[in-house]
Amino acid sequence: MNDTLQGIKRTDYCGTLRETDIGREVTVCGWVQRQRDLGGLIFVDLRDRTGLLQLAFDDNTDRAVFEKAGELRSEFVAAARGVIRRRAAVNKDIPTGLVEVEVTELRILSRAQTPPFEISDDCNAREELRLKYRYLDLRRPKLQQNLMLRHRVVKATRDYFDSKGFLEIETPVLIKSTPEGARDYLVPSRLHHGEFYALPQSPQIYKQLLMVSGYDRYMQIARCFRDEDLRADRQPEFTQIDCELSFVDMEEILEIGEGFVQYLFKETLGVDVPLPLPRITYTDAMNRFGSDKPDTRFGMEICDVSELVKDSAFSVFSSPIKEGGSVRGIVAKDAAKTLTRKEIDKLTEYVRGIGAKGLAWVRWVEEKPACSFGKFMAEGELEAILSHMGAQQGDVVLLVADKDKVVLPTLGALRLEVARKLSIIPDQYNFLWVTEFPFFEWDEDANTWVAMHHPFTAPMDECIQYLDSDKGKVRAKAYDLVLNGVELSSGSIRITDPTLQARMFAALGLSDEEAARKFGFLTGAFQYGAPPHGGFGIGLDRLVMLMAGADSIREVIAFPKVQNASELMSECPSPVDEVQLRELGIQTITEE
RNA sequence: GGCCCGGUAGUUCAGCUGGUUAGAACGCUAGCCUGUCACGCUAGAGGUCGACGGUUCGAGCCCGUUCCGGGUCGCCA
Repeated sequence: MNDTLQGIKRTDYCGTLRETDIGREVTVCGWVQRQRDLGGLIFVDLRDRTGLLQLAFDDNTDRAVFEKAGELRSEFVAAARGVIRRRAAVNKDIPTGLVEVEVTELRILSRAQTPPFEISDDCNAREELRLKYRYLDLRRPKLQQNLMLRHRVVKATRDYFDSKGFLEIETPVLIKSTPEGARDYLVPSRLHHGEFYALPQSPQIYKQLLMVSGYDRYMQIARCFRDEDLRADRQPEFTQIDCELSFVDMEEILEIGEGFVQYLFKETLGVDVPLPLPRITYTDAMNRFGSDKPDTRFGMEICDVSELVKDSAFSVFSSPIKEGGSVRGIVAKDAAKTLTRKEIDKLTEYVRGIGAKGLAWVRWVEEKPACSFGKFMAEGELEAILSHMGAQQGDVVLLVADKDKVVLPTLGALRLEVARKLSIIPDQYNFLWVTEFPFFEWDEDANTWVAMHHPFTAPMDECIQYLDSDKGKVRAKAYDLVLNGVELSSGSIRITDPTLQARMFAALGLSDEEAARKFGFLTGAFQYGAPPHGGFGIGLDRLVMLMAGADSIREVIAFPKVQNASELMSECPSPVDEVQLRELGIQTITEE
């Protein structure tokens, strides 16, 4: 039979007690981290979300209390009353290490089975096991700190947007399915058999309608859902810091966005983020970093050597250039020692895995550089390449030749891979706006232009003339916020002109009838006076992940899902009763 | 859907060229122990080697299938 809390009340959290509390009578509650029974002397480390506190039982302790302390095991829940005193031997490793509780009363509130893994940050049990027992995993100090940080981030977010005049307004979670872009999660309707709600991929349309309704500045900490495959930084349900503003241009939106990250980082981490944040156009980002979300914490920028090798006898270089492609590369400074032949072979495999045909390399160790393509080079050709790229003895040069659509992303990925191998990425926060995204993207498989953004994104004014004639030239009033190579936020100025919106739908291959059926309520709303507006959504989970220094988004989400979108603890998704299905008008589907 | 990695005691791992009774550390249980804090000492318990099938005189190890987990590409307007 467990004890109760009858007659006692917690006075303090374990991890908060200090030297200044010596002499105070306190009552603390928590979980037994460890019990050390020395025979005539028992020590217990009691843990709550604030930290550890040592309870001491000795020959001054009441015998019954002492006996009870002997029963304590890991993860028992206990309450202890007693007086804070100075320890005989100090533990410098914990903040409460100078003091302990001389226990006069002990309650065992709950006994625990031996947990399947030790509740400790050192514990390196498989994540699969930790997720099955997530409620135990969440007791670990690291995860508790992550979730407490997440709370502070959410609080600071609301404070910031409130101070800027934003209203927090909830939008529906059961909405109309508009299956452009990501797959929707669908919810069957009981009252309308054969019809479905969708869970929102974002509150996009509703927040735009709020602008039409005059709410002017809206924000929401919004849960979003996408039925797509998971990644280390992607969950099927995730949280966005969503906002939208009226009567503003892009400049003002970026100001709000960067003001937010500055306030947030100062408030929660004490980190100064200098403003304005750097900006880079999409085109520059691709050419210099091979990515639309560049990690600018290190250099190793991409260098174009096409001009030098366009007439080379080495057709691996010259042929792609003749077909409109290029030869570009990166220089890994002082990498010749780390990047051995074997390592370079691994990198070659790596780039083949992401679509490149191969890797041409120069490894400059001796005075004369070792080179994978040296024998194909004419007199002075290799020297010209090295000099153009600024390579020196001790460096490794990696080159890719292909269509730009292959060369740039390959080098972008390679640049990150090499930087990781060389450990040259400093521990800091590099924010960056990426602007002037292309509006359309050529889809080779479908042989057509497809939108890179949702269809309400406005084109840049000077590009509207190309909407029908030269789609590749059209750029969008869209901007991404990037932190350390991670896309944190995406936003744009929206179309409010019904005529332009109609042209956009047409350009995207949507018939008038289709557009009306899917988005009629939005375009209809724009007929009744729509203010110019725009906004953005920031991925809260990714943001907290980066702030916490976590490797995976799962470390900052209380109950995350695994790669196949199931949850190991509750084992959802799961089958449901025939009765439930019948009510929804759904027949059991058996595959094959 | 493709590719790569992993699954052996409660946990983390080792396990040779296929060879007798599958090991270690931590944890757990019991006993001893008055200043520990990764307490110490002694003893003990603990295994469907993810599952199924095959090869073999013999499989943790080789082969096939499959399940589970991770990473990544596709996908994520």
